[in-house]
Amino acid sequence: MEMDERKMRILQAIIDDYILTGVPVGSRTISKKYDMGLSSATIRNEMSDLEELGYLDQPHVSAGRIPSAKAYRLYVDSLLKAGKIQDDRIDTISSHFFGRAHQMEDVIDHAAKVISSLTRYTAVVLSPRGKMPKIQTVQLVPVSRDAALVVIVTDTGIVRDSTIRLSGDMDSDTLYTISRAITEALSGHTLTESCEILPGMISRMQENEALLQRFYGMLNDRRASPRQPHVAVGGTSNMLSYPEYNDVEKARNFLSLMETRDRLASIIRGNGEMAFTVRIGPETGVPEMADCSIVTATYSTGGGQQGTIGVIGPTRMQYSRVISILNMMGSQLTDLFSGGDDAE
Amino acid sequence: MEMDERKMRILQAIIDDYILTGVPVGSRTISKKYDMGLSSATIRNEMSDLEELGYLDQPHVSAGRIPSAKAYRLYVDSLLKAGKIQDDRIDTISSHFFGRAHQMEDVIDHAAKVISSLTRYTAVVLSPRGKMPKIQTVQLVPVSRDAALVVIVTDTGIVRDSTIRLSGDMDSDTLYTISRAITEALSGHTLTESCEILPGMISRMQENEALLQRFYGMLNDRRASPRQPHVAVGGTSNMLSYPEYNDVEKARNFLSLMETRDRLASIIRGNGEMAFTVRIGPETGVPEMADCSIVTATYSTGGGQQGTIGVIGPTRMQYSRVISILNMMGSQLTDLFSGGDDAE
DNA sequence: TGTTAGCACTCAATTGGGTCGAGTGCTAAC
DNA sequence: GTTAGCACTCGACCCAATTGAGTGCTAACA
Repeated sequence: MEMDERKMRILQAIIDDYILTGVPVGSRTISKKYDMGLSSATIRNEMSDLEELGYLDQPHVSAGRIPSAKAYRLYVDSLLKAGKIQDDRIDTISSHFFGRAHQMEDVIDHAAKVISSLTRYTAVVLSPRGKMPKIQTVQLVPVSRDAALVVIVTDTGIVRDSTIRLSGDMDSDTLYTISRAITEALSGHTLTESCEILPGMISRMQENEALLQRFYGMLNDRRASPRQPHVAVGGTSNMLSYPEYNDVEKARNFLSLMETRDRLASIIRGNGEMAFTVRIGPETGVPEMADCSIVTATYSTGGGQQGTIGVIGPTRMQYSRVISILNMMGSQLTDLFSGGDDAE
Repeated sequence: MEMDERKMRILQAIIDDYILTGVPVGSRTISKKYDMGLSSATIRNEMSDLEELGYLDQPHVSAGRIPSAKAYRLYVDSLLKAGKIQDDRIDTISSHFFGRAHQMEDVIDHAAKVISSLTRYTAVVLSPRGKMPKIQTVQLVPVSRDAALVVIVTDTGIVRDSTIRLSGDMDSDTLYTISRAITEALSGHTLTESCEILPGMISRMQENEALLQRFYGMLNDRRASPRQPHVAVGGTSNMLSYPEYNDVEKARNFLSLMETRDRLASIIRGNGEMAFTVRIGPETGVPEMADCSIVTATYSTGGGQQGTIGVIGPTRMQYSRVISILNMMGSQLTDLFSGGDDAE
């Protein structure tokens, strides 16, 4: 037995209906609501075939059928191939998004909120990461008599700062001179390279050894434990609107997964850094998400780093809508981060 | 009729039992489990009195009694007055907390996580705020050919940064000179004052008018819309463990409240900035939290700003435990933020 | 006068049977 | 190959009966 055009149409109708209603769909529903010109009995025969082929599941004998993960896979693939996905009027909604200049983390948080409210599912946004950033400028800014703020500007436009303690009295000018020297030495190098360069520099500049030593220590710390990426989550409560999560125990598991950010990040990030993925049910590889699907897209920054945006919803999610929203948002974020430098 | 010592003891037992089990407690339970040397009948009489006094509620006639908000209030007040609250071995647990230097926001996030896992309730931590910070140093750091990062160091040790666009070619030295001039002019002034000072300065320094104008614009933006405080939430999923939230609809409302951070912040912050508050049930003033209690404490930073930490749980929460954990965490955070400047 | 035992009463929760209805599979007719 | 018809299945829903925890009241007791 094989998949023919008619089976395909019927399967499509079943998936559509199930996405809409969330209850098992029967043969009568299909023959009536989606006028196929076939009686329920015929549909039944076809459904029976589709079940045998693994596209449908039956919760129990006297209930309708529900689409299997395999069916969703087929559905999504054909959606993607056919390029059926248009943007509706979504972009107009999102334009209000870019009002003011923000910190990157604010943008990410906001993006998660926007995506979740547009999709009515749970949204996850990961901050960019990728190749090692190269140092562009280093500057020490006096904070108090005995502490200075270290500002490191990298080519990805991302700025990291932390304070270090100063030993002797150092005025602003001295700090500036040292900053220039450090910048000169490290500019164009990655963090790791810098850690190799610095020791030589320290021995050359005896006067400021103590300060440089502290700076080196800080850099080394940073290298050893890079700041974990920011993970923004929005709309976790949306999941509870779906009957799939009427079971409190299930909901709790889901929520506590959403709370362990590092695990969540690795799930969303998946294996590769593919531009676009749809993982359905078991494909997620996460037992807690056996009846969830994850759709992800990526965005990139000017510096060539990549971030990920994702939507988590029930397997019967509105794939085409979600996919187009993620597409839209991905390109918006890419524009924002690589376009105007002052937006960062 | 009045509250006597015996009624008090019985009420205490009822509260303890209800906190433990979460189900209405009957007279037999009290007379058996907590040996008072009284029969259930006597307890019943007393309970009836306590109900009349407003300390107990009865869900329906043939069920046991549950403590009213008034009862919890009495309970908490006596707890606080008696100073019964010891720290158990909590501080040892928390010591692993301060491993490395963090950004403030990381510390806050982590604190929320630690509190929620210690209490098994939902924890909220608000970043400090308070009197207007005074500018200490302003420094422009070159980021690219046509953009600079503005670093403003304030006396609260909190650093804010955003980038501005440069007009002409400006090398690092020029930027430094300008920075010194700005610092000189603004040092010791608040943001608002600075916005009044700057126009005069701009007219005096014709050459860099464009840059200063942009700087002024940025400062003004900041003043008009101060960066909203960071709100960290931990353990939202914990709430679902309690039978009070077995109702999915209720749980969803709660969760979506946890997601609207600004509303949450104002709830937690309450009216005043009291060092310590316990709000029980209706006292929270939030309809969604009619059967929740909120316990908050504050911590302070060196700069005299105050932050808030809070725990949200069912009204039958383990008050004494929660209170001591918040006490402990509040002082730890105060130490951290006002002690070592390099931890910020 | 306060305490207790006993008893009737209440009412949510549970249990179990009965009905309903959506849905299937099969067969026979078209 | 398609359809109509029918028997059958099984979860969902409804309803009545039962159970049991708990109360309030009364009368007896110390």
